[in-house]
Amino acid sequence: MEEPRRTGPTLTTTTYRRAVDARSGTGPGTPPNLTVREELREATRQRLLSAAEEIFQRDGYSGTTVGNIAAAANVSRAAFYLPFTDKADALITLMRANLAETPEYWREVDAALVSGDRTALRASLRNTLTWYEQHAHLLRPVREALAAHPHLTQKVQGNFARFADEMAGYLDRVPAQDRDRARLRLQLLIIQLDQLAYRLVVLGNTSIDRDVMLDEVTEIWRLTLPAAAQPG
Amino acid sequence: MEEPRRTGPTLTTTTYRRAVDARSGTGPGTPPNLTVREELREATRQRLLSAAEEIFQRDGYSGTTVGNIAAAANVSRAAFYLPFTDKADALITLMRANLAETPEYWREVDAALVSGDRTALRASLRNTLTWYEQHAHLLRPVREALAAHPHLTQKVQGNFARFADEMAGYLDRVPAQDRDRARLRLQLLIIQLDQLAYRLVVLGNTSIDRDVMLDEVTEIWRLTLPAAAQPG
Amino acid sequence: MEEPRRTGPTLTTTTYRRAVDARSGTGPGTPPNLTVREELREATRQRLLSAAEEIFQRDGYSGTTVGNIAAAANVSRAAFYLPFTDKADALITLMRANLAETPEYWREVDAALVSGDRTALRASLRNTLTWYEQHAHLLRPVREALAAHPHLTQKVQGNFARFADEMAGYLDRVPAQDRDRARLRLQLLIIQLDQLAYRLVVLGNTSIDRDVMLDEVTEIWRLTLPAAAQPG
Amino acid sequence: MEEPRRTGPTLTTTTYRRAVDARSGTGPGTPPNLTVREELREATRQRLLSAAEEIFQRDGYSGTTVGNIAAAANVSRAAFYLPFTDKADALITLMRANLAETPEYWREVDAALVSGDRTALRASLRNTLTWYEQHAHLLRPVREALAAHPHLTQKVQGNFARFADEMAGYLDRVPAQDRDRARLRLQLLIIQLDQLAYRLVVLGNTSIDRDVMLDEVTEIWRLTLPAAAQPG
DNA sequence: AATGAATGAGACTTCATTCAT
DNA sequence: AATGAATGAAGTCTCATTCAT
Repeated sequence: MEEPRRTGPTLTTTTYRRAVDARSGTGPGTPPNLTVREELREATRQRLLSAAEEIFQRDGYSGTTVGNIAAAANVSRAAFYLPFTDKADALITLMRANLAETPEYWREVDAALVSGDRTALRASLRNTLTWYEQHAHLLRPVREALAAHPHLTQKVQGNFARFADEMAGYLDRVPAQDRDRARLRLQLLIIQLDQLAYRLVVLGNTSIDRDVMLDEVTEIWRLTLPAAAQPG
Repeated sequence: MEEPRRTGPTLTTTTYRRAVDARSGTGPGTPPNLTVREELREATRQRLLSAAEEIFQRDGYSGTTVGNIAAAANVSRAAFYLPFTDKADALITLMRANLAETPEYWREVDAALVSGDRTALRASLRNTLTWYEQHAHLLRPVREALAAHPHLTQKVQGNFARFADEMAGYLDRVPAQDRDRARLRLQLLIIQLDQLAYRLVVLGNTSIDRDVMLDEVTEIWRLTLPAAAQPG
Repeated sequence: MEEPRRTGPTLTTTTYRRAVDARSGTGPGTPPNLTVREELREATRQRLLSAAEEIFQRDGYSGTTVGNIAAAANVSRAAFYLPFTDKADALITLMRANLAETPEYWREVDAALVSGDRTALRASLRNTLTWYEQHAHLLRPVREALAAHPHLTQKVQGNFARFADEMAGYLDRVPAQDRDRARLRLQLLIIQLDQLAYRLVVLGNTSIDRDVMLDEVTEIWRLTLPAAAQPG
Repeated sequence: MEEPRRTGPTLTTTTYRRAVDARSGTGPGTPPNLTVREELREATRQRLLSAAEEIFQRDGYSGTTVGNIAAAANVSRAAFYLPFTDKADALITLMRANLAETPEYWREVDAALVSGDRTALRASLRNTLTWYEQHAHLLRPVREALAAHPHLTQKVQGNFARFADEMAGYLDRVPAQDRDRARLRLQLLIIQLDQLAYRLVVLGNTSIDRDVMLDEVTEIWRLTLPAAAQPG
């Protein structure tokens, strides 16, 4: 049961924030040795997360073993279980740090929908692909983990359908009687975009011409979404 | 994940039974003990497949163990390895037997696109959901397995994007200059429909009203697909 | 757990006699189909024995599987269990057919001891090595089987110590008061010869010069065995 | 039969304990928890070795299963594979710890050959039997393992033929022109003695009177070995 | 007589996880 | 905080052996 070894793209070297920082900031009276311990613990946690990111990317979710992560982090297998409850916990932590926040480009999409500018819409939809490219290394194991453990879906805000609600600028400008329909269609279009991007970028489907496909996607958005009321 | 090494082709139940029945019906010269043997083996294989289907559904792909399948089939674990090479082989066999053939409803979709009848289109799209409902129990473990082992994708014909090519009736009637675009949009719509159905049916998302969503999907198809040339 | 593959020496093609021959000779009234069955059974038995001899020789006792024997004999694994109870039974049968009878050369040794002729003694002892060479392919698996299942020793007459008693010609001519001692020493010398031959021939120890060693063995026999009374 | 892949050398108990004791005694700077860990691991290893010794003795080599050893040692089967790579590794470890060193009595035999004292020779040869008695429980499975896997012979120094070279005291005193012959005869006599002892002690052949046999063996040694030059 | 199917046991391996230190 | 030892469960594979046909 081998996992295809992917050629390693650039690793994000994000530092995953923790409550620890807040705690160590409680005041100058904090015994320094405690802080040393905490820093040590945090450093280990960081090494484990970096290692996990690398191994998840390389071997996929089911192909990754706690032992591999620990080895890559140069700590014992048991040490893995101090900051994390299990393999899924580590991945969720990575997801939250990297995928949870609403990507910036949705605001651009929203703005483009408001303006009704076809070129702007296409450009902002194209940014979607860029975002997927940047996060492709995590998206694959994440999808795998979610397929294996559907209940994890709740723990990740990466529910793309929800992004429809973030198109507040556009939705507000849609006539009230069309608003529900607009929201539903947005959801459907986002689902579609997500799948397209996943297949194009993460699965690396090279048989599809991105630009052509992007044209069609843009056109579908324009043809199906109610127009926003223009000021004025 | 090894390629199954057995020489014997892994026949789907239906095909297999048919072959056996045909042979035993050729005449009195057929050695009956051969058929008895085959029936015995086939019965065990079927018990294993049924058990696998049940356990895969209940525990997911990674949560299923060969031991569990064998126990549910009331055979020894070693017996599992007679007709199947491993867990994945059993799932693939189930997939092929249940998911491989192009579902009937695509032809209805094609016909509805040809006729341009909105009601017929909606009805045929609704059948999609019915098909997902019937196969929901397999779709979840299959998706999990495919997420974990992408190379298995080649072994299953369930590449939904390919269904676009089966809409020959509709595509033939689209004006030549629109045909490529029509095919691309069909692919995108099918991806969308697949995802919607998966979330609605397999993941059991109850927060979405199916009928409303179906209306929107139908409308999106109508708004984005070029009209077929009507005869006469 | 690999077994070194020996380069195959010439296989004996002995036909292993059975009571079957006697039975089929009971008279002309014997229904011929019974005899056909018996001949069939016997033929299978022979094929199994030949195959067993080959596989035992090639793979050693523990390295041999019933499946390998059956495959080499072109019969099913189950068919092996018709004429034999298990792997050891097949080997014992081979042993009895090949190793059980007192080898001819012991009589020569006896005669040489009687005559007191050093050259004859050396020549007859050398024949020992020849005998080992001829049976080397069976001796190795047999020793292995005996090491693993000491109780099998009783089933094989190949108890070399017993050969001392076959030196009746010599022992009869030893003065009565020396006879017990002579028998003991013969046993010890035969044990020694057996081990030497096994190491030289079966294990293929090439670091020992056979002729030199044979000289020493001969000398030890002469130095330690009481002289036989020469006929006046 | 794989070569053990562990990096750590497989120390015999005695050696190992000694190393640990020495290290823990080097001073107060030694981290004590290391020793505790090592003792824990070593204790388990010892329990496994003891259990293996018992089971090997009781069931023979091929009759012994790793599961049986682990059960007798009250550890999990997986724990067996921490200090040992497989069944053979455990047996080899036992062999090395118990059978590898040249037994003390060979020096006595050497001395007796030098002195030419018949009583001393007999006594030292008798010690051979004592040594076999002490190690009989291991010798049987060891011989079985060696019979099945001849290549293991290299891993054990128990090549009895080599003992001839350890009779340096005697061989040095043999006239130069007789020395090669003396060495060859020693080899033959040792082979003989080994087989005798094995049959008497390990196989428990009770039909032979040990004292009488010992007399004959002693006599054979005296009759066939060239005398050592006596000083002065 | 001969067979294919099935069994059960064991080997060896890998893993996630726990626990005493 | 960190670790090594140990566990138990499962996986895959290979055998000897039995049994219904």
